[in-house]
Amino acid sequence: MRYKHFFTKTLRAAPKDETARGAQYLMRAGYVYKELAGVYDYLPLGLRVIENIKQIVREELDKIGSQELLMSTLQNPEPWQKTDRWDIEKMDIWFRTTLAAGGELGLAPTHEEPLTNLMKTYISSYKDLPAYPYQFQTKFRNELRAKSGIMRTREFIMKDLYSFSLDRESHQKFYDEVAEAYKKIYIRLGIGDDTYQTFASGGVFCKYSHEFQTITEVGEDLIWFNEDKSVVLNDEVLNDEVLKDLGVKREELKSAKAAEVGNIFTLGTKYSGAIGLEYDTKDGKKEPVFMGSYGIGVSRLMGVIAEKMCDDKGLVWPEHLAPYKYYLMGIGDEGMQKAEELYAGHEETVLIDDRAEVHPGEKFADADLLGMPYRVVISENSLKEDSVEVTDRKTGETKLIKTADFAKELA
RNA sequence: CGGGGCGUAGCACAGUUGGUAGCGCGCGGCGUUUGGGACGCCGAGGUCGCAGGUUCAAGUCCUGUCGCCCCGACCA
Repeated sequence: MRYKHFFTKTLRAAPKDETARGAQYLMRAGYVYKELAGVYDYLPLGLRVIENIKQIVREELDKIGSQELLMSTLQNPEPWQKTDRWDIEKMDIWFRTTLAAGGELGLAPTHEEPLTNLMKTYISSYKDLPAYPYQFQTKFRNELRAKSGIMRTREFIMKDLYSFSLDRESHQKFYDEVAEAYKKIYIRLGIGDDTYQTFASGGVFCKYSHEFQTITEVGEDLIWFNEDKSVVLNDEVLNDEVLKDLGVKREELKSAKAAEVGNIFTLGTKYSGAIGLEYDTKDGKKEPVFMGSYGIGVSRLMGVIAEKMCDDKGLVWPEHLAPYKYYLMGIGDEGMQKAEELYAGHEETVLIDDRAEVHPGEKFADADLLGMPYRVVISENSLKEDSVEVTDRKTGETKLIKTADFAKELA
């Protein structure tokens, strides 16, 4: 990509709307644009990060037999009425809209109801189970208060996976597989060390659900953990019964602020029962399908990662999430020309700063702000050594690499 | 939804007792510059969130409304 082709530009001053450092950088660097409180646009750079996150999630979910689909945003009230979640008293985060011909529709806050309803067409026998559909979809939640930049928004991109199983046992097996897949995802996203599977409040069919919480100062949640972090729980379930259950004492727990980056939930037959999703067993009986749901907030993850990884100069993307791997710049006519030669054919991985009139200092500042993993500088100095200068954005370490070797690395 | 703060140029801000709106960054032009956000000169850009009201006169005072930020509550 050529810097000159960006229609976005970096801003020196952070928009006053944002207080979280990561969110300020995302806006200053042109990754996102704010439309309203809790409503953001993903600009080309931000979209590439989003797509990179999605791809990692997609790969891990496909490995455990899940299948991607894309459901509608406009939702029919009918299945929601059957589960008693259409009522604004019961679900206060609904956005509603009306049909020109009259009648009301909802804007998807989640998809248990429509998907359960949809599955009635495809599941009628034990032979049809299990099914594990998932999607990356835009959700709408009318939060009373949006906050923390893109961490808590009214419109957001979510990966939601749903499981349809024969019974509790087969459900539990898949549930555990999802938990393992999530752990791999967070490791690949670069936040594995600070992300914990926590005990959270359950529901009708299960004592606990699990959340995945990433420790960060800008998190909205409080988590508690024991010495070796083998037991981690949410503040909401910190009570005597739970402590006894998990075999830990309150005094030995420490707390930290964290952001929820995923959750997995046993739904049981709550929705299938209400909506009438049943299957025929081998011996001809009717049984409700046993369900689970599993979410990952993709756009929130970008916010969490931006926040966790940034420093006082700007964003610091892990290699697999960065919009581009290299920020390439030449100094002086000769350096710029050499940079162009190296750039040719590597438009997907290299961002070349081809602005001739901009001083190197400004390019360095922009390179730091944008946060590509490696900054590559070609100058008179490096050319003397027949090398390029590669600086690791994270560590700040710089080394000279022979130009020919770097060309090979690119290829 | 309770409490607090705030809407003035693309961004960040100033604007005194009410008297025809300003600085910085960014943007356009010319020139000088090019290893950590350069410099000089010239220039463009605003119905002061919106709607009423008070007044000879409103960015400034009053009422309403929309929006934004923070704390709290809320978040299967």
